[in-house]
Amino acid sequence: MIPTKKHLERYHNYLINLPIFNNLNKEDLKPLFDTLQVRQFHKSEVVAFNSKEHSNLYINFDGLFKLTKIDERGDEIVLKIVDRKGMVSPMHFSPHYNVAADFVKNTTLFYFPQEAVAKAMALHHQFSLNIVQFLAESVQSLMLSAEVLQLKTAKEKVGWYLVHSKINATFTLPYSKSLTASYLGMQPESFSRALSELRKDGVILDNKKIRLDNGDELCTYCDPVTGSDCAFFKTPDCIHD
Amino acid sequence: MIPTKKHLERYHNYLINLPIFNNLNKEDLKPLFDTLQVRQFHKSEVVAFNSKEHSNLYINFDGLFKLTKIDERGDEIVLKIVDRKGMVSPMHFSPHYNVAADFVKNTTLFYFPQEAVAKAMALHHQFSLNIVQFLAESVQSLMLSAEVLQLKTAKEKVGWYLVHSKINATFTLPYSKSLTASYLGMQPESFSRALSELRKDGVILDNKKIRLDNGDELCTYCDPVTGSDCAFFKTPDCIHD
DNA sequence: TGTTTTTCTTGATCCAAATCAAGGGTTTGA
DNA sequence: TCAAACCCTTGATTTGGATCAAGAAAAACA
Repeated sequence: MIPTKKHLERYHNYLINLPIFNNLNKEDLKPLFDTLQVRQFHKSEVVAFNSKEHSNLYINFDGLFKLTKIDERGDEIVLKIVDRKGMVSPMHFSPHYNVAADFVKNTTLFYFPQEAVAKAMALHHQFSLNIVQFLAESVQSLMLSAEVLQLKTAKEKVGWYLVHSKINATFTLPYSKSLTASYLGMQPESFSRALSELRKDGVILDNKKIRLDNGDELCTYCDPVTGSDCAFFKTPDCIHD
Repeated sequence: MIPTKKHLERYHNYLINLPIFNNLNKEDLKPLFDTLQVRQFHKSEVVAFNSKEHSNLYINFDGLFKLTKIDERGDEIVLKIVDRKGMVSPMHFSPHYNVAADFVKNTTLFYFPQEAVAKAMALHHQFSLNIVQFLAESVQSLMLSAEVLQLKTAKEKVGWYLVHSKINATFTLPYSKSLTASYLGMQPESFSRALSELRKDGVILDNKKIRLDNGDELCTYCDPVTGSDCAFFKTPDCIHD
């Protein structure tokens, strides 16, 4: 899809505000933005997202997809859920690593080819720093998931996910229950059972809205990285001191 | 510990050959190398490796340690095993993320403070690229572990780990069985039972040396990223086409 | 060299979550 | 507006790996 001039102007204004372009201005980014590509994917579409054919930097403009890996048996793990403004960079993957992008909704992706990204990095040190920042956050969040997936029980996983949503997204479960379950490496049945355990403790999920009897029921499930975005972080009410 | 001049010369020659300093020369790196610090840790020592007190870039000169996360119950996950020439960069962690370095052997670490690394990145684009490369590989390897840990059975995990060792390290299990087990997110007992299953299939582990009846017994457990370093990769004998 | 300490193996038992199964809700779209 | 498709819940059953326990083997050490 070739974007029209009018669209382009709008897209550039949108892009400039993304964290990956922090502390860079429009003039600096002009050459990079000129290489912008747009592509649409539709719901339930599954695309191999390897670095061979997709050595790009993708930005989710609109829609929702998950980055997954499926094994011979058909079991899948969700490596990342990519929401609006989310990024994926197959350009940084090994040429032999095969992941799939599994589109949950109709989705519009922006992308820049690897060479254009490399050129922008060479010209603007700040952009290199932003890329480093992006990768460091990816490492961090993969380490955090490893921890959650391996050490926590079903109930703790769901509790942890809800604190996440409580703090970041105004008390709403952002995705469907089964998508969330698969992100947490569990079956929808187990997710459902964990929720009904939490319900006994005063955590009610009412049509994706989280409702709490007292307000602190989820604090037990919080971790310090997530917690640092919480209004009560390091106050006497918070478990993290 | 303050390194002597004679040592320094030797250390610099050692450092220059590490992947993180690829395509950089001694003159370029002089200012960074001048900030080199050395620190010794002894066996069984456990040190918090957060970005608050350890906002550095560490290089394992000699010894062995694991980067772990321990929860309230005392259960631990191994995020990374850091062997000689291995690197860890708490400078890239969130200030609220707490991991521990758990020293398996007496270990000597080199490190550079964050500011010195930042300065070197600003001065030498190639060094920024190397840091990006390092982080990209960390992301990749965390994604691969997530896959292995979540999707594979105990037997498959051990099989996978042995292929790894077969291909990279001349048919030897590099670490003790229990360290390997914890890296694979399983108990030593399960590791042992998985090994005896594999033994039935012709995979014998004789004093950490891997011996195979036919030679291809482990190919079932191989993945394409690991496989790309195998001599038989993409030949008719290889399962990856 | 023999003794102590640590690591590894094997067996018995247990448990959390997966799987299987079926009914109830909710969304989609003809 | 109603049926089909999909998602969610609840119950019964299974199961892979954890845990507990105790002995065997190997490594460390004096």
